[in-house]
Amino acid sequence: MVNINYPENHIDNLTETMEDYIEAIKLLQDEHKTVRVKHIAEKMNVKMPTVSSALSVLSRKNLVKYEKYDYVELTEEGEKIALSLLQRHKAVKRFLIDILQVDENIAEKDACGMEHHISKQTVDHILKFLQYIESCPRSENLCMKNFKIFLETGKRPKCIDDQC
Amino acid sequence: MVNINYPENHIDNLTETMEDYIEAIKLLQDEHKTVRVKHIAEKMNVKMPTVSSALSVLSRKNLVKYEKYDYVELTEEGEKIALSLLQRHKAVKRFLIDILQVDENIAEKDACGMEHHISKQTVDHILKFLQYIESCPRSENLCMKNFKIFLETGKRPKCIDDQC
DNA sequence: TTATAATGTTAGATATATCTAATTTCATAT
DNA sequence: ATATGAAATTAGATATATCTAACATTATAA
Repeated sequence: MVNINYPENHIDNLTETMEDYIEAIKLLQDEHKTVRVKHIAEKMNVKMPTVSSALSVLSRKNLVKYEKYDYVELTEEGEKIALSLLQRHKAVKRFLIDILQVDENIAEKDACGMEHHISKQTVDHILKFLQYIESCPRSENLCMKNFKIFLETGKRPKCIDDQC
Repeated sequence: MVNINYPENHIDNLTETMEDYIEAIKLLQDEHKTVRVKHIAEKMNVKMPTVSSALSVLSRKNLVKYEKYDYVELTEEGEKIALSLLQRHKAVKRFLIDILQVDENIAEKDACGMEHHISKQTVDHILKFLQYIESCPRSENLCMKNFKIFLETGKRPKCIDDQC
């Protein structure tokens, strides 16, 4: 379906690709402290020259701090974007796994794509939904338990004590 | 997050853009019977030459039947893809609105982006979840009702009769 | 401390998706 | 039946994202 209005997360005129680079840099940074072109290339599954050119774009946009041949770092602004993307990613993935009972590897793949296309409101509601379900005072949330059964058997468990 | 494995719906090596054209053609077809380059251009918010070149790609892939200056039609294969995309779109949108309580216009926008990145399993589980919630034998689903309250007030309604 | 290996950049090619300007084809109205 | 305007195509430009090959820099190890 055609989307004329860019989603909020594209407000910086960042392409999905550039968002992915930022995210990759953030993950590598957390993992190794120092980040090199080569590492980004490996994580992104592209060749080094591709990373070079991505970095020059991100530098121009002040999202990474990068001097030729040196380490790569996110700027504060880049960091903010990375965190937002990672939050989206994690929220979606957890939702897919915990609520929709999607297989982990599929959830991971879907989250990768979806994280670029999710509004603040949707992320917010996803997080609230998770919170809502998780804070269920019953030992195990009946609603979810019954949904699992419904998924597996195609049948809605009988209402017992009106707790369906 | 970087996604090395293409999602299933990209199995045909179709870009998101091309998927959007197929979807647009399908919608126009349902609306007007005959579909012209101009209509597609309007719906996609691009100029006619862009549509021309998209059509030549889709023609090569046997997803549209198109002779210069004539009407545009989807092939059976193109139709299948369109239906799958529309199904994803509708499922996601309905889920966002009915379950996550996202505003309709935001839901529409998010669905536009997400529809290209959702696995079969996720769509399937979304549909099942909707079905599960909608087939709730209680007059109005308590779980959802309470989630709405939780969203609005930040507070989980008290458990009454163990029906939280 | 210099030769070699590893890392990184530059140059230039390819593919997609878009545009504008120019041209062509089609439809229609007098 | 043809002139005119609308619709579509072609040509060619631009931007992004990628690649390979060639060159440059840095690190390391003998």
